[in-house]
Amino acid sequence: MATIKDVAGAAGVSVATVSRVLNDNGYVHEETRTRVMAAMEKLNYYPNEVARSLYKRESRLIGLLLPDITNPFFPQLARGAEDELNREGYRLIFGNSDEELNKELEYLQTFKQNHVAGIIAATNYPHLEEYSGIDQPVVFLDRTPEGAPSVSSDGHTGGKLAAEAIVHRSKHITLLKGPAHLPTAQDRFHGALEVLQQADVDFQIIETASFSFKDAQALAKELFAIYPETDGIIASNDIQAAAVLHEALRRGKKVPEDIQIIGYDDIPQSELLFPPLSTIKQPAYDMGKEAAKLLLSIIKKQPLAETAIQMPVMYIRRNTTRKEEKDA
Amino acid sequence: MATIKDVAGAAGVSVATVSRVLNDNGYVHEETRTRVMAAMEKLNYYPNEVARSLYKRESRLIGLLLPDITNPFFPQLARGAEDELNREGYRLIFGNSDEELNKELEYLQTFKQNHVAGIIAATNYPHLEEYSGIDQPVVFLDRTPEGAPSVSSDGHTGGKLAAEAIVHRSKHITLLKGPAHLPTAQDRFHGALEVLQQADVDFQIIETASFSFKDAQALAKELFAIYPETDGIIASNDIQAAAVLHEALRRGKKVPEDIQIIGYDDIPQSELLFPPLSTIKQPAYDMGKEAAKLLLSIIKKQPLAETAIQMPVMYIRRNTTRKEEKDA
DNA sequence: TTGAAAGCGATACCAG
DNA sequence: CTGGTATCGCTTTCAA
Repeated sequence: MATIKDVAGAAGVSVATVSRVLNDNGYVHEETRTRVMAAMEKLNYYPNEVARSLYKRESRLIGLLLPDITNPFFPQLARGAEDELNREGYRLIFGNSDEELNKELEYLQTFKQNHVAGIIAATNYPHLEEYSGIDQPVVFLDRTPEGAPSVSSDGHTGGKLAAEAIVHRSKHITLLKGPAHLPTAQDRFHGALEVLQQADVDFQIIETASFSFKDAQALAKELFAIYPETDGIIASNDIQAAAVLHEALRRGKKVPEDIQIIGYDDIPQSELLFPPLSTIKQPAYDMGKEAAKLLLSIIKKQPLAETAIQMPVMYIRRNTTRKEEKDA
Repeated sequence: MATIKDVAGAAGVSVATVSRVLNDNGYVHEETRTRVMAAMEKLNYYPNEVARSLYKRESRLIGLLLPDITNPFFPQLARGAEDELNREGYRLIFGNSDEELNKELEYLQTFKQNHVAGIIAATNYPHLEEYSGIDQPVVFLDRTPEGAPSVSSDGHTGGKLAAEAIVHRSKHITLLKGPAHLPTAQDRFHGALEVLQQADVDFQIIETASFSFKDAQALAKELFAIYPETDGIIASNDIQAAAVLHEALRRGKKVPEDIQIIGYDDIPQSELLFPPLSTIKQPAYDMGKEAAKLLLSIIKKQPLAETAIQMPVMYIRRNTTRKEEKDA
C-alpha cells in the first residue's frame, strides 16, 4: 500500500507538498500539482484515514447505538442517519445494545477509543455519566434527557391519536401498557389513557413486559381469555398489534367489524398484514435523518436553533379500524 | 483525555513499561505493574485505538457491507456477524449499498482507508477487481464466487423444497421468478422449476423485477388477473409471498384451502401474518455468525477446513400450505 | 526488568 | 511556492 512518502518520492517533492494537494490547501504550483496527482494515480494511492485521525484526534466515523436492529423499527432510523451522514463523508460504527447496560458501555468505550466524531444513541440510560463525561457530541434518539440534544417523536400525542381512532366505535377497550422502563412507551400510554378517561367507555389496562412477538402472543391469548367482550385494542407497538390481530382472527373474530385494533410505529410490515394494520406512524427514517443533521451541526459548531427536536406522529387509517362517523 | 505518557509520568515509569502492562507481554515487575495499573485507574486512562491501529496497520474494525438493512432478511445476518465478532473484540463499520455499484465502491474504499481487519460483503459484484486487489481478507455472504471464502445457503435445494411443499396438492401453480440479476434468487427458481417440470402439473412462470413489497403488490394483482385459476404460488421471498397472500385474501380466496402459498427466507414477520406463512427458512442469523467465524479464522491465519460454507435450508410448514398426504 | 528511541502515515507550522 | 520537522499516541526492538 502506497504512502504519502512514496507519492512524494515518485513526484520528486516533499510529503508536505503532497499533503497540500491532497487537502487542497496552501499554495502549490499548478505544474507540481499535476505531477503529484499523476504520481498518486500511478501508485494507486489513497490516504490512510487512521493516520489522519490520529493527528486530528478525530475520525470520520460516527458511533450509532441502537437497541436491536432486528426490531423492524430501527433499521429505518439507521438508514435515515446513514444516508444523511454519508452526504458529509461520515461512516458508521454500529452496535446493538440489546438494552443491556454493559453492552452499551462497551460500545461507548469503543466509540471513544476510536475517536468518533460524534455519537447517535437510542438508549435507555441517557443519564449515564459516561455520556456527560464524553468528549464527543451526543445526540439522543427516541429519548429526551433534559438539556441534551435529542430527536424523538411526540408519543403523548401519538397515544391520544391512537385512542381517538377507536374510542367512538368501541365499547370495551383494552389498552396495552408497554414496558414500564421505556419512557416512549409510557408517553403513548398516558396519552391514550387521557382520552379514554375523558370518554364514556369501559376500558381496561393490561401490562406488557416487552415488545417482542413471543410475549405479545401469550399476552394476546390472555387478553381474550380474560376480557372476551373486548372490541377495541390499543397496542403499544405494531408487533404487539400483529400478535393481537392474529389471535383475534384465529378466534374467528372479524376485524374491524367485531374488534378494532390499532398499532404504533408503522413499521413497513404493518401494511402487509391482513387486514392492513391501522397505526400511528412515527417517521423513523426522518428521525434518523434529523438526528444526523443535528449531530452534524454540533460537530461543525454551527449555532443551533433548537436542540430537542420533536417529530410529528400521524394516524394511518388502514383496515383494522372502522371509519369514524362525524362526531356528534 | 489521558495518554500513555500521562500514565507513565504518574507511575514514574517509561511509556514502554506502560505499554507492556497494557498488552500484558514482556517482563514487568509485579510491583511496578500495580503502580501502573493504579495510575491508569486514577487517570481514567484507556488506550487510543487509532494510534494502535496506525502502528499495527490494522484496526479492530470489520467492514460489513449489506444491500439494505431495511430489508428484514439482513438485520439477522448483521446480528449474527456482530455477536460473533464482538466475542473477539471486533466492531463493525457498517454500510448499505442499495445494490448500487458506486456506493459499494465507496464503502470498500472506506474499509480500506480505515484499515479494517477484514470484510464481510453481501454483494452482487463479488468479481470486482476491488475485491481481489485488496489487502484485507473478504468473506462473501449470500454469494459464492469461485475460490473465494463465502457463506451462503443452499438455494437450489430450497427451491426444490418449496415446490415439493405444494406440488402435490395444487393443480395450477404459479412460480415467481425473482430478480434475474440475483444469483440466489435464480438458484431457488431453478430448484423449483426442476420439481415442477418433473411433476404432472400445470404451471406458469412470472418474472419479477424486485423483492420490494410495492412491486410485489402490483405483481400480485396482475397474477390473479392473468391466471385466475392459480391455486398454488411459489414466491421468491417472504415479502412477495405476503403481498400475494394479501391479494388472495382480498379477493375472498381461502388460504390454504383455495390456494397454497409458500414463501422464502422465513423473515421474523412471516410468522405474524395471517395465516402464518409457510416458507423455506434460511438460517440468516447463523449465516452471519458463520461468516464472522470464517473471517476470524482467516484473520488469525488458522488453517481452514472448508472455505465455501453452505448452510442448510428448511421447509417451515405453517398455515398457507396444506398438510401433505402420504405420497402415492 | 526497564528505558530510549525509531517508527506507523498523515498534518501543519515555520523557514526559506 | 516548497521543504524540513515536530507531532498525534502507541508498539516494539535494542541496550542497558
